[in-house]
Amino acid sequence: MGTGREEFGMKGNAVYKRSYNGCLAMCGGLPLGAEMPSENELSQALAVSRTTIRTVMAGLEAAGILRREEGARRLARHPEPDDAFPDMQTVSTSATVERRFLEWILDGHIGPGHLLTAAELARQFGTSTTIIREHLPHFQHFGLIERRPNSAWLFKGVTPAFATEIYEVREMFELRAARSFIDLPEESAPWRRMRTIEAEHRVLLASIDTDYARFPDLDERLHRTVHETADNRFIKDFYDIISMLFHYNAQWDAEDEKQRTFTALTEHLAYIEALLRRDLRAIDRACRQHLKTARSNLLRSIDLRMKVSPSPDASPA
Amino acid sequence: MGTGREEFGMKGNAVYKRSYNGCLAMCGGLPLGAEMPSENELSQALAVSRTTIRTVMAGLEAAGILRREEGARRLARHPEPDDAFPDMQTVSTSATVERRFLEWILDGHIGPGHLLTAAELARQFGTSTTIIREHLPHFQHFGLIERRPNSAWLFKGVTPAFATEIYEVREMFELRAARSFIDLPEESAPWRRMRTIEAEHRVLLASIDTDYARFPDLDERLHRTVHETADNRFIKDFYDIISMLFHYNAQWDAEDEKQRTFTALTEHLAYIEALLRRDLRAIDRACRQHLKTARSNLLRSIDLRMKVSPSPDASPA
DNA sequence: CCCTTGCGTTTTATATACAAAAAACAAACT
DNA sequence: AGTTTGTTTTTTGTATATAAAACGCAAGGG
Repeated sequence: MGTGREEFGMKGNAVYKRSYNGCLAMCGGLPLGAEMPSENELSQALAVSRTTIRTVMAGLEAAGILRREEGARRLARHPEPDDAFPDMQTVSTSATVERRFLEWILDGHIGPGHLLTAAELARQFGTSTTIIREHLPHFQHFGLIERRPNSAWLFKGVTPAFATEIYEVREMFELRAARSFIDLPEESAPWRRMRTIEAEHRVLLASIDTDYARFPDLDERLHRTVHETADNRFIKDFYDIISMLFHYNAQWDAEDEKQRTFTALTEHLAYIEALLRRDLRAIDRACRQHLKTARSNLLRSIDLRMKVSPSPDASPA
Repeated sequence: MGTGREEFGMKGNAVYKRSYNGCLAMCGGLPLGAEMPSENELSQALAVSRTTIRTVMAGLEAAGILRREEGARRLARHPEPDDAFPDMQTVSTSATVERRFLEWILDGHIGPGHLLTAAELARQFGTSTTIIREHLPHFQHFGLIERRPNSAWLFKGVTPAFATEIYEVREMFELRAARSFIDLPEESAPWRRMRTIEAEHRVLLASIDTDYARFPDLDERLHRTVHETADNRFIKDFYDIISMLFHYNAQWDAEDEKQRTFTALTEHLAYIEALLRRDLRAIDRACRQHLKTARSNLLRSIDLRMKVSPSPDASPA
């Protein structure tokens, strides 16, 4: 990883490093001496500005991976694994803090009723209060904390009540979305996607012993496909909360994963079949059944957590 | 308004000024020479810290309204109207910007597809980018804007689609909440409140010609009473969006207000009666009917706006 | 002992500073 | 006319500075 340009700075340069690694990967597939794509093409491919691409190009030249020849850039040597920046450095401070904060919360390090101060969190996570203050409203949106004006934030806790409330809304939304799904024509994009997802479910079911770790991604795609068809920004937005919660909860609650995956796959298939048959009654039944299972899994994992780390404090409001 | 302490500063001192005015109002009801309540009592009454109260006391002493006598503070003269700070200065920068931003949006000054940059907004509203960056995620939660990472924000517009989507969710939530309302005992707080609200409806209906402006507050209380009983943080949170939207929309759309108020009052009464009768069928009917009317009012006012100010630009995404 | 005030410390609200990244502009090349 | 690269300007992400406000301890008084 040799650019010699990691001075210090206030903004961090995760975008640069991510793009650098991206270009590096592109170089890997090119023969020696091949010409690089234009700056415009690269910026489009990596979804960053041309400014960043130019900085990356300069870095790659400095590292001896590219060389300039009459304006064009050519591959001078193939990149080594060592040329890339460590993955950790390719995510912004903000994203890192969000992840760490959620992990910390879901790990049960603090109990319901705990007061969070921005200043302390900033110290704890080694960033400025700016970043913390940017994220707290986000977690409020998740229903995890509550603001006291001019003062600290109240942590409401990942409690059974939280699970119940989130699932109450989730069920309303998913049922509503499912109903709009059956109104779409068979040849619409969501229907095509759903048939693919069904096939993937069968494949995964066959190789469940080895591949059950691939389930979360499939789960997300199924439910998102359903939610998308509701074509309602508030419903989609809410699914982002669900999605986040599951992502982090899954990492925590690894017990029994294979068995739970099997159950979920089975329930999903019933749900999908009902959807594709446009059988409203069966959809309702399958959907409710699946969400009920999912909710008890979440509740069980919350219970477990409360037993493992018995809330360090419990000062009421 | 004489404290001589309005230097400049980075935080603004709206809390101080609001508390100062609050104490002033308290002084108004006291006889000359009466002793002020303790600092603790005052801080409780005004919901600010004792620190602020002490600063206010100092200000009042400097203004000659209070005088110290062996530790105690006594009323030296009655306050004049002129002693108070102007209301405008008693709200924080943040709240001011939020209000102005929403008014600007709802006034239709920009059209769907417009790109908002934090820097420009800061200039426009005469604040720092910090405040703007704090509020944009809030409006994203409202479904009004969408973030492009590392770049500007996309204004999605107060469009018919917005109204439709928000009402789709509102209906789901309100019906759900109404159903949980009938499960409560007659002597529960919400039921008592509901009976009061019913009475107020009848009073307002009788004096509608002069008092129709008092309807919005009543409307808010009715719907919030229903929503509260759902006991679900996500449902409550969503009603905050509705509430905000109505607050600002009402100011814009003054046409026909009396007629619309009459319709709403009538529909409300049908709804309330159905609730108090625990008649599920009738609740459903009345609730849907009312929300349907409300939605068409919103849609009409959106249409009007789009005609009046024909979106200055319409660059697609 | 509980409540009061006085006072020092910490935290919040807001503005500003500055490197990284994006956007806009311009010249050169097809 | 449409791309490509070079250059300048603007905006974003993050840290920091500072007054206002909140918090918490200590001493005095009923």
